[in-house]
Formats: sequence, structure tokens, C-alpha cells
Amino acid sequence: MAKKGKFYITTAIAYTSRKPHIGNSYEIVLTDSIARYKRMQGYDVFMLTGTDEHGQKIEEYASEAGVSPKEYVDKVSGEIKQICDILDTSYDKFIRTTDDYHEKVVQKIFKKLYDQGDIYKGEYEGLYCTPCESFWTQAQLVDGKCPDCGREVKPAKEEAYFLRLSKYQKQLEEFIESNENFIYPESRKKEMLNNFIKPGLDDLCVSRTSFKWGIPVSFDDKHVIYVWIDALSNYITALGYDPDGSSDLYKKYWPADVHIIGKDIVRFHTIYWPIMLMALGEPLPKQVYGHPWLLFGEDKMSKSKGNVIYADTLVELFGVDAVRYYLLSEMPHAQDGSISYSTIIERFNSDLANTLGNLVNRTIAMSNKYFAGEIKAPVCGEEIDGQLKEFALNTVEKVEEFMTSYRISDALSAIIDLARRSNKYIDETMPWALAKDESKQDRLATVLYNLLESIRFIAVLLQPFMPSTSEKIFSQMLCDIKDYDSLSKFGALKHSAKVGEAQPLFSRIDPEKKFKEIEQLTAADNAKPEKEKPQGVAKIGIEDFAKVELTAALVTDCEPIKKSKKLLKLTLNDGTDDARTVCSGISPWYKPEDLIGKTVILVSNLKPAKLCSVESNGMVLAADCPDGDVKVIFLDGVPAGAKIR
RNA sequence: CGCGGAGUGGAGCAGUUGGUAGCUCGUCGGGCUCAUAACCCGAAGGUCGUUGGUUCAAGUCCAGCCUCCGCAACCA
Repeated sequence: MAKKGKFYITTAIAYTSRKPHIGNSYEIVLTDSIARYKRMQGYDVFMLTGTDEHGQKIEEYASEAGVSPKEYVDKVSGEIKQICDILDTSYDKFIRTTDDYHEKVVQKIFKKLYDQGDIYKGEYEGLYCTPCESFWTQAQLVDGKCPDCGREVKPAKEEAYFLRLSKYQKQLEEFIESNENFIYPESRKKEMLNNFIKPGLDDLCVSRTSFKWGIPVSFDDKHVIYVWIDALSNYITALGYDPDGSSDLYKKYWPADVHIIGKDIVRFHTIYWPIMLMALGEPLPKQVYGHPWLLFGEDKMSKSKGNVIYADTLVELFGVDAVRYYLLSEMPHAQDGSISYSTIIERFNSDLANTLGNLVNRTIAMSNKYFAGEIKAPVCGEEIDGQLKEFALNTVEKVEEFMTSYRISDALSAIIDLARRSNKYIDETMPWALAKDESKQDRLATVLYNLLESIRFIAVLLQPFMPSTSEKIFSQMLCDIKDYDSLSKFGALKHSAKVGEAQPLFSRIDPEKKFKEIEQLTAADNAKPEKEKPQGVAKIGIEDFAKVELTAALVTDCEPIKKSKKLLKLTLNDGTDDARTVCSGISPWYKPEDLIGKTVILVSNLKPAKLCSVESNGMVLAADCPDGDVKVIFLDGVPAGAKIR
């Protein structure tokens, strides 16, 4: 096989907060199929995956579970690795960010960047809750207060280290614009360029003092290295990168040919990561592919919706290869895909059982029946044979073309098309009729040979996607010509060999029975664990409540704010002579005319804030209902200006 | 007017440089019997979001509008 150079491919490392669902596991199957395909083509492939194990969340989950962070991540990382194995993925290395060598090199990287001035010590400004010793962002606040203890937060500064993104901004912009394929798909590239890079990059906070579960900064151990430098550098530490001299493995494989990641973290991989590498003086990855997501029906999967599907459950229900096939074929390459049990069953029955499985089965059965399993040389070709051959050879090319742009589902469907074409060939040639005619034995032999060779094409091409199915086909055919180069011409299958016994590859699924099985199996997965405790806000005294001034206010005017999706601008009469402007994020639920003339409860002593460049003086009380609905609390017959307590 | 993507038969999708719509699933009818009630053939079903424009000719180009989605902003 011709050597074609190296190919380094990575998945994102999975966060070890909990067992990942099938949507998370999609990525590794996708990556694996590309890795296997490249390997089959003769590339020297290195595939990396692993787990990201540090951070405050892990610290919290661990303490909830009553174990140490290390014990916690050991367990979850183990589960994740097991899922990779259950899905039959061929990673060359599984890195954990708690691995000793990784931690040491991350510290070195941090030190190097600090020494050369790309990391500097500054101050992190945010909202700080003193008793909890935590910083929060606006979005995390509950009713404007600390989500943990419910107490006031105040703007505060904390010492922190920053990575000088601004210094490399220009360089990054040029790189992205001159490297057409760096960010894929294209739309992501525009998002990054227009939303982040062009408006100007803020320096990135890369250390924290608010939690301990992380890699300490070697020269300042109050600080722990925050996620970016720790997690992203796994791609190079795994190979043996070292600022003081890297391993041969690193020199061989870096830069990565492609990072396969979810569309949600494109930003980190196309902005922070390249800048880190620029600062380190290392080459940048050739491509970042932000793949779409797998949704359950219309919804994102989540435990609280009770629609979580785990990889191991699916494998138990349908088998690994069927799950791989489904994930890869159902997922379009740029839009989110959706998963449901009925489409899995549908695809399983039509593509795998009927089209592919039955083709193999009937062909091998005929070989056995007519020639006692002997593969005879093709002797009398007809035009129709040429069509089949051409179709087969064409399929190889198509698959290759699709794979270069990671259109996996298109590649797979091209392969299934070859199976369809072969089924049609059977009807066109009618081997059962030939078998009845003594004088047509040569023709029959030829037809069967062509069919078997066509199936061999399918089996070879299928190896990256459904490795064990390919293996089953080869073993039923007693054939061991599996290499990619054997597809350069039609006819590599040896004659005078024999085929084995016909065994169904995929048994048709009875949907009704399967659904019963599914119910039983998933009952456990989705057993709603104790209802989320209503998020406890710490008790307060009456004196705290007295700090909040609530006033009845009449809505005199209301209009949507153009730039915003959720905000309405309300003009209120609060009993004083001055009209008061308040913004409220309720436009999905209320139209301006629903509100005008109504009386609402106003938090009247709230500090003003700018929202979408409109100043808001106070807030309107509304109830968050469990089904996601929001209801404003209306007061009937209460005069504007009345105090509420 | 923040940036970007998408709207094609019941469902899921293809449609390169403009030339009278394709594929898979589903439905209905037929054929065949090697095979896993499978396979093969055929039929029904679309004014290609909407309005205007360019052109001999537009799903394919241009402009406006509507709807959905992603990113950003933001939910006091």
C-alpha cells in the first residue's frame, strides 16, 4: 500500500461532569470513521481522544457525591473510555488532563508564556460574593443575587493572569482569512470573524483563585490554571510536546490535520487555541471542523427532559454497527440531526437488513446452492456486467470525494447504493433461471462472481464505518482481500476459492417488540432522580426583605426593543410625576398591547442598568412557571404608587 | 437596519457554472421466488416560502417581504 504521509486527528476531550449521552458520543464515532478511512487509504494516522477533568464544577459534583474530585473523575473518565470502546473506536491514545505528564507540561507552557510576557498578572473584575468566595457572571445570578447563598454580590476585583490575545489579533485574522479551509463549515468562520475577532479581542483570563481543583501555576500557587490552557493543550501534550524539547512523536504528528469538535466550542479552537500556539511558536492545526449536534426529536437531550439516550443502551438494543451506521448516516454535515427510536428502526430495517443484509445473504445462499460454495471464474461477460462494474468502481471514487469534505452520510449512502444496484443486478440476470438451464452454467458462474466481487467492494468500503459488519461479510465469504488498493479494479476476488455459510447480518426488527424492549431498558436511564430541589436560597431576615421596595405601577406605554429578541421597554407610572422606564425580558410571552393599562409590581429601588443600550430603572415581577412559561403578576384595582410588602 | 445559515411532493434530504424537478423512507398497483413477508418494476403526490425583476429560459441570478435556525447582544 502506498504510504501517504501522516494524519493527526483529534476529538474534543469530554468533560467529566457526568456520563455522556449519545449526542456527546457522536463525535467520537465521526472522528473514528475518518481515522479508519484515512488509515485504510494508507495514511499514518494518529487519533487522540480523552477527558477534561479539572474545574470548579467537578469540585462541586464530587462534593455532592461525597467523594474526592480525583475519585469522581476517575469514575466518569472510566465510563467515557468504556463508551469509546463499546462504540468500537480506534483511538491511538486516551489522554486525561489529570495525567502527570500533561500537568507538568501545562505548567511549563504557562511559565514560558509568562516569562515571555504573553501572560501577565492583572485583575479580574466581576461580581463577587464574599461569603462564598466566588465570582459570578450576570447570567449566573439568581434574582440578581448569589446563586449559592442568595446574598448580595458586589463588583470586585481579583488578581488573575491573562493571556494577551490582543497582541495576536491581527496575525490570527490574517491566518483565518488566508487559510480558506481552516474553519469548517464556512458559516462558523464568518461567525468567528465578525462576532469576535474583528470587533477586537479582550485578553483572556487564564487563572483562578476561587477553586483548587486544577493545575497550580508553578510560580504562584494561589492560582490554578483555568480551563483554556489546561484543556486545549492536550492536543500537543498527548504527543509529547515540551517547551524544553519535544518528543519525536510530537515532531512527527504535529500540527493536527483536523480537530473534530462540537459547534459550541468552535470559538475556543479557532481563537484561543491558535493564539496560544502562535505565542508558543508552534504551527497551527490545519483545520477545525465544528460538527452539528444530535437532537432527540426537536429537543436537546437532557436528563431533566427524560429523553436521554446513552450509547451503551443503544448498542445493547441494536448492536454497535447499527448504532454507528445510524449516527453517521442520519447526521447531515452542517445542520443538526435528530434521533428517534422509530427512525433508527426504520433505517435498520430498510438499509441494513433489507438492502445490505439480504443482498449478502441471498448471494451467498445462491453460491452454495448452485456451485456448492465454489467461486468460479467469470467467463462470459455481458453489457449488464459492465454496468455493475462501473457502478462499483464509481462508488469508490464517490466515497473518496465525500470523505475529503467529511460528508460521512453521503459516503455511506453511496455504499448502500452499490448494494441497491447489486440487488437490481440479481433481478436483471435472474440467476435462479440460469440455474435451471444446463447450457447457462458459465453465465451463472459469471453473475455470481460479479455479485460476490461487488459485495467485497461493499465490505472493503464499509470497514471504516461498520468494522465488525465488514468482518462478518469477509468471514462469510471466506475472503481476506480487504485492502483499499484491491478496489482499483473490479475482479480481485479469487476464484477457485469457496464461500462459507450464509448467516443473516442484521435480522429485521419488529418495531412493536422493540419498543417494549426499549421501554424496559430506558426506564432505568430516565428514572427521574429526586426532583431537582427547588434551588434553595438562603433564608433572610425581615430586614433584608425591607431593603426591597415594591411598588404598584401602571403600564402607560410599551414597545419592543428592536435589537433584542426578548426585551420590552415599558413606561410606567409609579405614582410619582416622572415616568419610569423599565426593560423586561418578556416579549416572547407578552405583546405590548397585553400590558398597556395593566398594573404590575415594580421593584422600584433597583439600581439602573443598561440593557441593549436602553436604561432600565427597576424590574417587573413575573413568575417562572415550570413549563418554561412566564407570567407577569398583574394587580387589579391597586392604585399606582401603592407600596407592597 | 449586529453577523451568518435555511425555507423543494406525507417525512428526511440532493439539486455543480440558469434550460421544463431528483433520491431514500412511507402509500398504492404489478412482477419474481435465490433471499431476512425480502428483492425488482410502475403509479399517485411538488405553481421548488412570498412578491417583483433580469433572461428566449430561473429551484438555480438580483431586490424587497414572511418564517425558522445558529452566533452575538441580552432576559433587572
